[in-house]
Amino acid sequence: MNKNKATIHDISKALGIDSSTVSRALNDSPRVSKKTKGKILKKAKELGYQRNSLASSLRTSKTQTIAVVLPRISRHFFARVIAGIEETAHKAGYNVIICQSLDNLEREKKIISTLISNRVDGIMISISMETTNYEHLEAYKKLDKPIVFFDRPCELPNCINVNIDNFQASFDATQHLISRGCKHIVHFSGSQKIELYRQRKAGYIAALEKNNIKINDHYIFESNLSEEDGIRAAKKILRLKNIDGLYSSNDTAAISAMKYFKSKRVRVPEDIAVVGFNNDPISAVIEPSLTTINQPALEIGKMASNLLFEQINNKTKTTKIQFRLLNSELIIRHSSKK
Amino acid sequence: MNKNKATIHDISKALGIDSSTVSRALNDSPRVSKKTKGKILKKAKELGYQRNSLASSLRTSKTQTIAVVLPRISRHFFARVIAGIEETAHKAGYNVIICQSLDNLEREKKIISTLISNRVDGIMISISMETTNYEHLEAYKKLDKPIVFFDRPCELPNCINVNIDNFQASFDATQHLISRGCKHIVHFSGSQKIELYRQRKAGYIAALEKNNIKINDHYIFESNLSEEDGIRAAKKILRLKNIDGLYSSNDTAAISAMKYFKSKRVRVPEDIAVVGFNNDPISAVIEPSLTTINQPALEIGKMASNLLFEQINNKTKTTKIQFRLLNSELIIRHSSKK
DNA sequence: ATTAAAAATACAATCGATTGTATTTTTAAA
DNA sequence: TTTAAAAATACAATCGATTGTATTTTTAAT
Repeated sequence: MNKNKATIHDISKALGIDSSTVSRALNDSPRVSKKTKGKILKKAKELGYQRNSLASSLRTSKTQTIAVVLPRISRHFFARVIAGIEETAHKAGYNVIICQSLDNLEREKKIISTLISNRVDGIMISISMETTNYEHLEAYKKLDKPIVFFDRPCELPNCINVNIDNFQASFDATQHLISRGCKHIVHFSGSQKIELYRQRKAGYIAALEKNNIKINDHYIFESNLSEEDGIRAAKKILRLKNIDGLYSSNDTAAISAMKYFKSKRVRVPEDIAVVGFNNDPISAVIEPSLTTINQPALEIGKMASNLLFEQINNKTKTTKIQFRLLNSELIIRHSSKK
Repeated sequence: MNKNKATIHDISKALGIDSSTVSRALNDSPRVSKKTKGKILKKAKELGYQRNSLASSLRTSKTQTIAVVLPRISRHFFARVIAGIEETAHKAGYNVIICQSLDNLEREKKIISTLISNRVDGIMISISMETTNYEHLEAYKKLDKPIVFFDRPCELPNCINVNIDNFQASFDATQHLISRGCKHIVHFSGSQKIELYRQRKAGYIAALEKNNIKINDHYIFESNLSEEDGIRAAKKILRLKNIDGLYSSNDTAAISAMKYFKSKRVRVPEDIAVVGFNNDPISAVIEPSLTTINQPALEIGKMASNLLFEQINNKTKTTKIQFRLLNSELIIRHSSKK
């Protein structure tokens, strides 16, 4: 039982051929004759040889590995983005490392530091809720390696962002509620430190303004959009008495609020119409089913990774911030059918 | 802008101290004086030094990295297992690589091959549906590195398995339906090539036998337990006319069947009581809510990774197959309340 | 058969960190 | 002050693969 992996030197010795030739043969270099290649490949298979990527990467300073960093993999949207990334990465011969920040800045920093140590060729990231400064990302950028942001926009210079048009999606969602006759619409928003939630809030406000509805600051709830936040906000809504519409920046909080309404015999959509964001699987199953915004997660993953590969290979250096916007879609279900 | 990362040699040159001393200082070796350590650490920070793990791992043949290989990260159960793994790994100073086989053997083989190339220190795997031979895993074992199986049992020699007692869980689920008065219980099973589904089927059969209920082969449906399979099976059930209970090896198929029943005005649980497996988030939201088996996913992840670390470090070699069984729990909801 | 060009292969340095051994410096006991 | 022991540091090989350069072998034209 050969406890230690075979190396090119083992092949080299076994055949009396220099290791440089072995290396070239294994990489199918034209500098090695067909006959020799045949011998080497045969012996390699015989010894169960498998390239040591550590050595190879150390020498070439290419790891053929990219990383995705995101809050949590269990969210449907992110799982789909990963699926898209893995699809293109697989075709391009890249390995993908998946990392969860759990929306915690310290963890995100630690992750980036590890990725630097491991010299990954590129990073795609949806930044954590707590990320407001970008030093850790700049450290990676300094190595002249590309970062692509997705989902949550980030204004780091010379980087590409792949997102949906959050302003427009929010505008459409709000307009939809207004069209259904809602006059007093609450908005569940996330932290205003985060560009994403600023954009969504702006879309909500713009739609109200367009329809000459007065903006009421008390109708805008800022939170982490967790289940608990949803319940807390739902209570406040009922206290306000006159609310007839709710547009939430995610499905989690929307659904949690809907459950609370149900428990208090407040009818959705008759009393309060609800629109969420993300199209989580649960949104189609809950009763009434939830009207929500679907993001083309698979496409986002594919586009983000393709843009990353372009930068890694062609050295298409971006000299300014780029925003690539993909179309989202309002999925109208029962929660907003007045 | 220093495009290239600083190395220990840069620090060495800058201070006129040998690189071996620099290396030892950075690893806090007692062989370096405090004074020198101070100088080196200061300069390291100044130059933005970060260890090149590739070089380090190549030399030490330890990557401080473990891998989890599983069908898909988007499944709630697996996402929780990963959370458990990451928690212990983080504490132990290990990095975690997450890989999806998508229940495809070819992908799984490719993944293992990549993990061998990348010399990860250990692997935890829930094998794909298609995995019936283990050559690819044996190749990894030959390197004298540990594998821990979780979720889906696997009888590779000298490996540890971390699972729930699938036989018992199935027995309990079936017994529960029988106690509620069900006489004609259908079982949705997965491929019988897979030990996991054999065990679950055995538990179902044992419960029937215990209650002197005749086993009817027509009541056992083998499939991939997808949504489509659920609908297909639900149609067959209605054709059988007399079915009053359904025990499914996963929630996906159970829920899909329930939806079909609903569309045909067959009542759950009054006409047919349903029990699923996995406690997917949707199972709590669907109406009626689904009785199902909850696995301690977080615990499974923690235990599996801890056992892996033990083997990596203490060299606790297992000389036979070990099975660690954790307790699962039947969560009784409305779908089985007759 | 001679020879220049082309093809195939060998030599040797390198990537960055680690580590056993050797050497120098410091400490402290005689 | 000498000297042995201990502490600190330097030297040099190594992990496995890659790659520019040098050398040898083959091919083909004269």
